[in-house]
Amino acid sequence: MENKPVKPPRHQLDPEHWIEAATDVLAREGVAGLRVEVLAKQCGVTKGSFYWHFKDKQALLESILERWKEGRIRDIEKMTSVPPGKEYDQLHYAIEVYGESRNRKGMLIELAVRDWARHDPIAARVVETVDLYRLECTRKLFVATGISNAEAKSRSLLLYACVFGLSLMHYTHFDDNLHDLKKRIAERIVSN
Amino acid sequence: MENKPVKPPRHQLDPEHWIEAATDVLAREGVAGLRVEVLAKQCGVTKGSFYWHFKDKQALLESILERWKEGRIRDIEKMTSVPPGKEYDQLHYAIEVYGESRNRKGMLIELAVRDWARHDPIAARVVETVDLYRLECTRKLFVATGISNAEAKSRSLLLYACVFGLSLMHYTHFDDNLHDLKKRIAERIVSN
DNA sequence: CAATAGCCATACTGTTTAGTATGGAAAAGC
DNA sequence: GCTTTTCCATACTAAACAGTATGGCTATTG
Repeated sequence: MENKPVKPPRHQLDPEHWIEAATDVLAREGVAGLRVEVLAKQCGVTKGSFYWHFKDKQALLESILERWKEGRIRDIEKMTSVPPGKEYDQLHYAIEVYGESRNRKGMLIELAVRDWARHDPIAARVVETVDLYRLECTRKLFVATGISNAEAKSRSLLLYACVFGLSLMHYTHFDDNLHDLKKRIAERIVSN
Repeated sequence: MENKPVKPPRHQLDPEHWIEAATDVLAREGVAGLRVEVLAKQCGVTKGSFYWHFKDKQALLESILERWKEGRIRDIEKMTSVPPGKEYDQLHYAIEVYGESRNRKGMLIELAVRDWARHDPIAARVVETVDLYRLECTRKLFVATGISNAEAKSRSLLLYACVFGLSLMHYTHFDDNLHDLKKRIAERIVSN
């Protein structure tokens, strides 16, 4: 009766596959949603596969962090390497990109990792590395626009604090013209 | 051998007691740390007591949110009711108070609730109520300092976004004079 | 003092989790 | 073709968790 010509496809997974799937779950449910059996089901396998590729759950978690860190550093390097004279525009562009509409998933991962970092020293260490790198790259952009170094540091920190803070808040009903609202904020952060 | 003159103190708990203890755990471990049996142990009782005072875990969670909401609204009312002419100073004071050193626990609860709100519509609703109330109260302060309404809205949102964003970042090694750094940021947010 | 109501402990059930042990299928190497 | 390696499924264990049922202790009320 039952013909099974299409054999239930034997999935071949590598660690990268698991890390990718785990990062998806991290974005949706936070670090608490990272459960081995749930991940396995999402990958279409069982946890027997997981424990072949990873020593334990902790190994996966650390891989996720390492992968995230490298991605963020590559991203900020691309974001802040800009031809002279374009620094001002690039700062505005950076604020816009982080401004959720696009890159929603990236921000959810960002928030999940930062929440994670509040209860895990390894995650905290990764976040600090990424933060310092970003702050430094953006500081240089501000310096290139012609403001003092001390003020550039201040603006760089203000920029990221505002971007992450906005993604934490529920303000969509605070104004009926959110576009102008955000524009004013960006001006305040970037302009002289 | 064993003398027990001090009878193992029979704890008499009311719901407020549970909510208070739960809020402590929320600050330390986030919403994922809120487990009935763990809370009971911390209160020196068993979960038999818990299920006497609360229908289920969800009832406790909602009580925590309600209590937090009311506390935040009372707080912001006190924070923004200020004699005319003192608005500018009060804005600086508000930024300072949120700036962690003191009130560390309050900020941890704030962050835990906002993380909670990302996965729970009830928490999200509470956060939105608190946010809109705060934004509105602070907008009035800015208006009283003599800036336009549109700009006041922008500054109000910038203020809270920055405050929450800073508490999310790891920037203590970005500068050796964090006090001046924060001072510059506060100036940028409040000044004309 | 006896009876009742308020409050909590104990002992369960069922579910979900991390992790292990083992065997089996598929692919690669010889 | 046969063996070995690679990769995954199945079947466990033990612990943590939410929730229920029930009985017992305590303080109050009559």
